Amino acid sequence: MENIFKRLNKEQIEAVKTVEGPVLILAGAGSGKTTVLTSRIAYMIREKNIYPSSILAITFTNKAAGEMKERVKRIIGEEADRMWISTFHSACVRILRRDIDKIGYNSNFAIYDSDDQRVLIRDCMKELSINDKDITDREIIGKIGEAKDRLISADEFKRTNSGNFRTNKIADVYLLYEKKKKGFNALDFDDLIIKTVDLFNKNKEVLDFYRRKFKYVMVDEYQDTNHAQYKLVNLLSQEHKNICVVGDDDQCIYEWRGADINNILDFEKDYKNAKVIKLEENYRSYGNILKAANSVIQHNTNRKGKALRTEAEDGEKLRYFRAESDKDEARFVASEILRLKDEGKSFGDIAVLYRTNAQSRLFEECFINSIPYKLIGGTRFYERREIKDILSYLKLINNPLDDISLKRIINVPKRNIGDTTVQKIQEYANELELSLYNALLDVDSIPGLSGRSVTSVNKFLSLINSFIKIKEDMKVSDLIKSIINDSGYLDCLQKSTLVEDRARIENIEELVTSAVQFEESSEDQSLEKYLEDITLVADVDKYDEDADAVTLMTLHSAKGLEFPIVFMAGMENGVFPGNKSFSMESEMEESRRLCYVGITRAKERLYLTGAEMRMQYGRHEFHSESDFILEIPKDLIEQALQRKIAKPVINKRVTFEPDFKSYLNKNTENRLEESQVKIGSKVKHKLFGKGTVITIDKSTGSTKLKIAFENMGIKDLILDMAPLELI
DNA sequence: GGTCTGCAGCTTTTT
DNA sequence: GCTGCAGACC
Repeated sequence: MENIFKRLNKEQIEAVKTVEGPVLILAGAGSGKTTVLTSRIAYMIREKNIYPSSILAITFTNKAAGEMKERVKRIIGEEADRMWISTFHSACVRILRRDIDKIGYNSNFAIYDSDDQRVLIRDCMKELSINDKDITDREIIGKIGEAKDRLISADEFKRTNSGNFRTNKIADVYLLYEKKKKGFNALDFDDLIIKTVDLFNKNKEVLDFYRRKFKYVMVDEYQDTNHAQYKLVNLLSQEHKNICVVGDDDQCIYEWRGADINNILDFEKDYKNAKVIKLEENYRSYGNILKAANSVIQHNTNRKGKALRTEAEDGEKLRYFRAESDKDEARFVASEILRLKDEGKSFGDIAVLYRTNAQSRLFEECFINSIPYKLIGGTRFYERREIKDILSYLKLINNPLDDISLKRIINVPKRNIGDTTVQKIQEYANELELSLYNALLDVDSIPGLSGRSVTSVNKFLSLINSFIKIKEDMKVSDLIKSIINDSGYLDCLQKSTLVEDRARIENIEELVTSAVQFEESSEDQSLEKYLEDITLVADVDKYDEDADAVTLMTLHSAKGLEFPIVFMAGMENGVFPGNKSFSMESEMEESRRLCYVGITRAKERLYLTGAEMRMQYGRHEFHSESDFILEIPKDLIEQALQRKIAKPVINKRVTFEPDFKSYLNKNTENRLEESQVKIGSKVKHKLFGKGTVITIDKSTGSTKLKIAFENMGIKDLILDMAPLELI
């Protein structure tokens, strides 16, 4: 323990030692926040003899939770397993699985992701005859989500909004949505928090149990909590008041999904005699990077006010490059990365950060043949169609009341149960207030169904029932295998001639692999737990820092991470900050905080790039230089990379090609010969994995291949450039 | 009941 | 420029 204190500064030690009473730790970026938190836990257990099981530590992502657990384990050993270190959502699921029956749900409730939510909302809209053209599902989901973040129930929403035609309609959808969801025994993401608060409010025994259990509560990233989460923490810590929150108001970047910056700004009002500790010493970045971060964030008015300082040297200046076009921007980044690699840096030290996922495409295209990269975000594995299909089978088997999952797969693969049939079953179910599954059991008495439909429905029903029967004594991976075989799903894909269906088969195999991994790593191997795990993981959670590849991700995903070298791309008004920021000051402030988060990710070197012209909506859009660039003092920015140097020939997009070629030439061993490739050849690409050649085009000087990759879709590649091998 | 086609909307950000 | 969806057609 003494060893630990040696490595901490005065404020950090104070934060570690203040165990009793409310504490607010304002931890600037890179101020050793995680070290403080883990040391604090170790101190509580080792020095203060606090039971690990009476500590609840909440983090923002599963990854952060896992990391914290690992670090605590390293200090205090296996005892750490008896603490709860988890995300809000996981902690709530755990509480709800135990006691949700007390508020009228079944403990095997399903968790709906945003996709399921959207489908259900649309169903509700249809039922209420709300035309998509009057109010979009997006708007409704947004408004309902906003209400839920603030713990406003459907009833209350209806009561307070009945005056306005539009919001009244939304209130009706909200009411119906909640009713249906309850009938399906399902909870959406927001419900996980809300129902836990609900349970605590309605059931004193349960609340008391957890109050007594969790004598010490810690919340990381407190600036990103919404009102519901605030309430939850508040309920838990009301009595003992041993609550320690850690956060940085300057890093609040989730206001758009309900994060309430006032939770952190008002902490001292909410908890009398709260101790406030500021950690302002930064151990991550060089001086110039910090100076830039500080000067940007100073333009915000609504903040607690603190300034990061460091004892590190100034380091290099920031490098700014304004490219002619978005493509040139990507080329510049690629050529710089290759240069850095030649200088001895490793790809794993580098991250490219951008505002929107759409921006990743150009970087990917540019990196394809020369730079290994890993992409975080975008369309996620578990959101792919075939994966969602199989998961819907699993969800239905786990919880037959889940109408949304049932509807998704009742005719997938095709089994002659069309929309009309489903419509009739739905009407019957609505009338008798049955779930669809229960309505199917009565299929013989549903009016208006043809004999053929009844036969098909019965066949489907016995298929599902056979799965329900075997689910208890089968491993999840085996259950998945049974589903894809017995349902005919796999057959259907195998018979298909479409290339993308072959990729689908691979993805399903990948799903089986993931289930096996789950079985190997999880203690609780139930289907329920598996479904829970995959619904609650984010992409960042799986991010592997050891791989030698450049990381591509959004600024949001980068929060909590650090890299020796960072590129912030798209530094243009209209992109970052986005157009909306110019009409709303609060948006501008949030963007600025995001910028601050981005800058402070960098340890040694920071590049800022932008483009004059960018393709958006298939149009050429022209953007001015980002206001955030102007907020950084000029003397911190290196001007060596001006356009004059970068752009020798107008309209010739080869500016950075030489660097590229020299790099590629060094890596041309094992290249495929033209004579080796035929249509239908199976090849392996360094990054894209396995694929099949579908066309060969020699009309332009070089040989162009169209290749269907099993997991990456169809790509156009140039034979001489692409790292391909025959398999 | 299944398949094809044209068009609208999309780009914030995610547990 | 791409995707997903509604409506028309088979």
